Amino acid sequence: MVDDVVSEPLAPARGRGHLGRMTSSPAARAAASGAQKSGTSAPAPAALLAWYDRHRRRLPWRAEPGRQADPYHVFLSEIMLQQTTVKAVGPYFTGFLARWPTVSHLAAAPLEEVLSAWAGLGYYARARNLHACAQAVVARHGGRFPDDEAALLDLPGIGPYTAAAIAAIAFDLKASPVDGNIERVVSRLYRVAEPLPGAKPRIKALAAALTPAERPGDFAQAMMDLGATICTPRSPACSLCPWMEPCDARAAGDAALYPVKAPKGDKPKREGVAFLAVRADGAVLLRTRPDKGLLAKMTEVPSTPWGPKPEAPEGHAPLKARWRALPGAVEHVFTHFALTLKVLRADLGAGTPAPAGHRWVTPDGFDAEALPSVMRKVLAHGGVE
DNA sequence: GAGGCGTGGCG
DNA sequence: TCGCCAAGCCT
Repeated sequence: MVDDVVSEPLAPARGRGHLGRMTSSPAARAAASGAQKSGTSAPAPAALLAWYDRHRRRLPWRAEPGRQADPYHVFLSEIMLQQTTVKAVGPYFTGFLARWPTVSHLAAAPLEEVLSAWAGLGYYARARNLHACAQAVVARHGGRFPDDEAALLDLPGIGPYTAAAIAAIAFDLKASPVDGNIERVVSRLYRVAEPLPGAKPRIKALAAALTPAERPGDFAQAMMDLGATICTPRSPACSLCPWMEPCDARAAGDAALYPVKAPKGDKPKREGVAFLAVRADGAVLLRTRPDKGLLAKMTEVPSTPWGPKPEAPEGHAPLKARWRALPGAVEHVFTHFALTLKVLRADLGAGTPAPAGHRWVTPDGFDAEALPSVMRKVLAHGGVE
């Protein structure tokens, strides 16, 4: 029973929590409303599936209606879509599939090629795990993805969400993936007052209770499409929603307040100095970052360490040269800090050798490098590329 | 379990 | 302009 996982007392809530009273915090308001299932009925999977049959998005990794999706396509797209928009993933998905048409092809590829193909998409641990996962699928399962949620969960880079998504979408098993879309849909349906991330277990249980035995894969994708196109974060189009009737937040008129989230702290700033060495033939001095940590194994322009305070560049330059400060700086925001990078440039003779651990790369070789966006910015700032 | 881990777009 | 956000995972 769905109500088993909802702790708030049952109370009528129509007319309460109206947008007219917006003086308290979302958390306080949501808690004060204290109501559950003020919608007029239980959310029916059939209503959502009927909506999905008419309004489903056509996406490169999706099978035609009524057809089975290729597990490798589902896997590849799900990894790429982690914390990443559909639009950004599109060309990467197409490119990967063209270059590595099966999981066995991907497993056989050198990691460096996978990293350079992934460059620009972000969260590079995903690319390393993607590669490791492909190799594990070949080694453990003979090159076929297991049609079993627990076995999928055991693979590198596949967590609870992705295991459930592949099980449901590729194999039509009764599994309930919960991503940000589904968290939002469910938290509004039931007007979940507890803030994230604490509310995750409850939302997960609610989502599982909603999942039908028939067409669980379409149901999961329908939930995501609903969250992406109707039940959006800012201004949800409730009047177009197939679940308008049973939705508690719609009844209360405060859907945009959900999901409630715990307040987050300020983002710290870091600064550093990058050394852009340019040889007379146009080659730039690059190196590979360490195996672990931020941007692991990716290509970088040499720089001082990035710290809270600007560090003196002396002693960090990769080679002895006449370094000149370029005007301005490169700004880049990572997940957990904002970076300001000043750039020093030096122009060197064509025969200058690369110091140990470094290499000269001409601009026509940049595409073969695993250059993250922040480093592309540095190169562009220095007039290279 | 809280924090590390990218990037680009949008209101 | 800038904080928020997008199909999370790992440690």
